[in-house]
Amino acid sequence: MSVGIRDVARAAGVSTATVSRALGRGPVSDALREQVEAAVRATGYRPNLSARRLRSQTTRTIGLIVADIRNPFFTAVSRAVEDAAYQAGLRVILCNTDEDAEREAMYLRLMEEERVTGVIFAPTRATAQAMKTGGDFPVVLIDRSGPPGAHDSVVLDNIAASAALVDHLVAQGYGRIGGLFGSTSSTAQERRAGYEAAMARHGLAPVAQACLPNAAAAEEAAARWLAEVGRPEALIVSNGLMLMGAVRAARRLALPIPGALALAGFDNEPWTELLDPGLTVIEQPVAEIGAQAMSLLFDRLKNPDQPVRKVVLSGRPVLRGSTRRG
Amino acid sequence: MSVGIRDVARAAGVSTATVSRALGRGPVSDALREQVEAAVRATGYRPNLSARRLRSQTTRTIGLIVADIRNPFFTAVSRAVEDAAYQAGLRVILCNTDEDAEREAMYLRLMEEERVTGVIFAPTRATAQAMKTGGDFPVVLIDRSGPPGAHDSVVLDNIAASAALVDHLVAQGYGRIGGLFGSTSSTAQERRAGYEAAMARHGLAPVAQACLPNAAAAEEAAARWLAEVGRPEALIVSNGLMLMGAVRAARRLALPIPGALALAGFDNEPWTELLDPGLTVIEQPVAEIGAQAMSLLFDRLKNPDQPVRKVVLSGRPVLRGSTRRG
DNA sequence: AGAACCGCTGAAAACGTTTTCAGTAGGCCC
DNA sequence: GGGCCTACTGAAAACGTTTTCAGCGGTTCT
Repeated sequence: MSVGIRDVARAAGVSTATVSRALGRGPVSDALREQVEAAVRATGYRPNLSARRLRSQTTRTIGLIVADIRNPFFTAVSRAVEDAAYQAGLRVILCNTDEDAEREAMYLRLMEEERVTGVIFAPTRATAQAMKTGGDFPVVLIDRSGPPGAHDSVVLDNIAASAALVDHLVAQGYGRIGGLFGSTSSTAQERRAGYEAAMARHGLAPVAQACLPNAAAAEEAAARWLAEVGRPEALIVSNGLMLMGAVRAARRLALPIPGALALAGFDNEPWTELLDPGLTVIEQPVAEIGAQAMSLLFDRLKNPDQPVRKVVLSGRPVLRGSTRRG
Repeated sequence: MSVGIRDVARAAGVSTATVSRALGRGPVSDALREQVEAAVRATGYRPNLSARRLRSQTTRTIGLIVADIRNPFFTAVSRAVEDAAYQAGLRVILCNTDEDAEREAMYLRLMEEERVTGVIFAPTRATAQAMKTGGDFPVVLIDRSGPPGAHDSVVLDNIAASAALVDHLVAQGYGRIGGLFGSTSSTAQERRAGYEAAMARHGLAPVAQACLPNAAAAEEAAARWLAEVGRPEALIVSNGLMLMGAVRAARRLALPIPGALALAGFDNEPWTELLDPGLTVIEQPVAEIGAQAMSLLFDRLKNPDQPVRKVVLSGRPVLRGSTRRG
């Protein structure tokens, strides 16, 4: 059998309480502490975290629930969250929902059963609206937000970001600017709203479409759209995966960028720079988003009753060749 | 306080043992099972997984330790592992080592403390060699392997894959073919060995360099190399991140691909197709790698004493413009 | 009819820690 | 010298489950 704290105690000639204190931060004389440490080394003792968590009623674990870790945006945010968490001595349970409300519910239930300290969550629109604040743990929303005042959140200033893209395209002389947005997140909706508002401000008619926020769906949608007669001369796309889909569609239809189609989107992924011409995008502060989320979570844990906070970060427009006047 | 199994038992008018059995797979009469289920719904009971794990001495949790989740190869493999794991009712703890032996050791210790059921691990060369088979859980190595017979593993046929790239380049008429490989993994080493063997077979002189397996390091190394007078006319690069670094370096030095430099690498990431010309790569069966790793782990758990297995998967050469005769 | 068994149930004993509670020993103050 | 701290220690309780063990009523076998 595995070696337990009793074995260490016996080996060190002390009680289990003393071993526990020596390993934790209890008051123990230096002499005994050293004996215990020696006994730990000798026995190869590893504390049982399940037992520890059960007794101490604190799991030091957070849940991180995102749509799909294969989306580089979430990957980058996750990495930032994990680094901050592990640095603070917290474990992370990572879950992929695939934008599916049922899986979201399942994972939220799992988080309750794990008695997690807190959860960082990028919910679909449906779940963000419906999520009861009931759980025993605080929830911080990332990338997407729900009804005002319900949960702490850290999001991009999507309205402004979309507007910046529209403004840029208009400045480059484009008029028939289309928008292709995701259908599942509040973020996509905000980006669409920002696009529509900016278009209206310029006296232009917005033409928006929505599809599932992945490359394949976006490619299909864009290909269909770009084959129409009154097709847009510029396209704004609401995330990195969809942007890739749009590029593929343009290739498929042999539409040179920006010659026949100007293209702009979100997420400054490395490949967007490597393409010729480079893709104009809004860069999201991914590391900052993750770090801020952890920070909000810590604050909430420290002070459960403080007012709900919403951190809004600005995207950075990265202007490249794909939006030059063709 | 939180509602426990005793509360459910009281609400249902049964003992805690019966509740436990009703929720698990014990023998319980239909009538009582329904009473219990009603009580669970009424009380909003959520079993405490820490307590359950402590008592049942089975965590239903696996560890997944990779170098960096931001590497799309690991992202894809992780996703496959997680899907298989969650489908089997197992949780996954994900850890990033950044190719650092110290963090590897730390996470392995963590896995012991979590009493995980098993671990899937992509170790650095140093750790793969030194890892004692001591842990109480089986370990399956992915992408990288250690000393023969020590651990189950699933890897690519790196020798053959590298050889395929060399053969292709030679067939295209290239002779001065350089190789840029990662410095930390057995995989990079194998790819280098395959490259050198194939070069020798063709009567060509291999010229290999090594650097940290990330984009920035590869860009620096490639840029320095490609600025030399006797620079290679073709380059084989050992993973997707480094391939991106190489592309950047070529751009920086204004070396057209494949005009002044042919380029081939590993990992068929979406962007490698989007570049003009597309990049020739070896596609790795990422989903299969993850699924096979879980499968090996399950088999090992079911039958701890079976002989060590090594699953070797073949890469698929994807020939694109970057290796056309310039 | 009694024995043996089956299907179900509850009381109580684990699981491996941390934490409470009650000491003990020594030092300090009066 | 007694009282009262301070600093440390051990016995035992607690955490919330699952699992063992024994018991029960009823059925089937001999």
